[in-house]
Amino acid sequence: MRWDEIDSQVCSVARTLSLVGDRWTMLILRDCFLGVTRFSDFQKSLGITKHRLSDRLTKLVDSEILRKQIYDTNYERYEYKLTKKGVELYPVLMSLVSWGDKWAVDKDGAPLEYIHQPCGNKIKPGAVCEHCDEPVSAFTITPILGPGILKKVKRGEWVDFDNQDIYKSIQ
Amino acid sequence: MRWDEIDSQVCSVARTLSLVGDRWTMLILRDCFLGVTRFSDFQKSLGITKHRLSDRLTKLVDSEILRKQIYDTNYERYEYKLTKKGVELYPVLMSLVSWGDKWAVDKDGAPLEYIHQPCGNKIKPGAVCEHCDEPVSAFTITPILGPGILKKVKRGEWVDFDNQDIYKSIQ
DNA sequence: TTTCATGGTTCCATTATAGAACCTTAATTT
DNA sequence: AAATTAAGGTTCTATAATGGAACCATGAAA
Repeated sequence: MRWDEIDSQVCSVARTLSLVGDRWTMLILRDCFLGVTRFSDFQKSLGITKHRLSDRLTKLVDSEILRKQIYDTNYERYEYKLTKKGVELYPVLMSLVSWGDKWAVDKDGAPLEYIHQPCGNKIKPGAVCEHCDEPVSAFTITPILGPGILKKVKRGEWVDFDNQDIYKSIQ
Repeated sequence: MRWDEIDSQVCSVARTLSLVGDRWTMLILRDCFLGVTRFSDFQKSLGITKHRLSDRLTKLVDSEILRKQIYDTNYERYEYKLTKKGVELYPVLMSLVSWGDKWAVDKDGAPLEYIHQPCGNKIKPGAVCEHCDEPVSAFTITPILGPGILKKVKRGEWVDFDNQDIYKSIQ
């Protein structure tokens, strides 16, 4: 069986992976959840080739996980933004983060930490807030720089975590 | 940047994906959580070529997500079993299932449904049990056949969901 | 007038994958 | 005893995916 036939399996894992399970796609979505919207910013952040990035963004738009929105009518320049379908991939990313924070970190610890806005406490990504027991969602979490990244990069080097507009215009 | 360099990123998503983010690996792990342990059973279930399967299993053993355990000393035949590190990928799979059940099902509905053992109710995968509010884990969930699969295959066709030994010998 | 930034596309070499054939060991069938 | 089968692979080759570099179009800025 070829990879492009796996969505024929009667399995939600297979069907989901047929959309987001190839190389780069989940990393592009990670950037989306951190507020990245523009072609060149994805490229700088990911180190992906332009060709790959163009292909992946087009596929994500085709599968309605992202949508392409013009932001400068003079230039015909586009932003790529999460749809509702895309935003709901947040638990997938958070579960990857959670596992990676435990099993794939170096000695410096987790790169990012996550604040549960309703109660203001750090959470274990992908789980229930340990302080108020509310289930977490993309809308109520703010990522902040953690020890694993603060030892290596300057704050705000490529992403502005104060950006609260990411989820404003979900469609 | 090549794909095999992404684990150099200071990002738990990237580091996790460098281990489980390529084609087939998550589907192999899906089968592990459904009780599959043997080479030929993975192959039948997945439709993957032997070469790929061999390569992926070896990598999963190298990264200590699976371990190889001899089950017949005459033949030198192995079973591949989840380690603790591997079992903890359960939330990743469940979040993929959860998204796929909503956004990538056909008209028949979800292929599998999940029973939260402590309370006996169906759960929304990856979240908190809606009935008793306990967070879910691999150890307390039993998958059962759902409407999306019952219309297409005969019960027990390739996997025996009564198998409760999957997590018995985690190391 | 030339250079720069954005957001790509084209081309080619390298790498990964699919599919088939083959291999090894021991057991089973004829 | 000889041939066949099963498990668990490896080897080979054609095709597909990817990485890296070069190129292109548009409008803005120097």
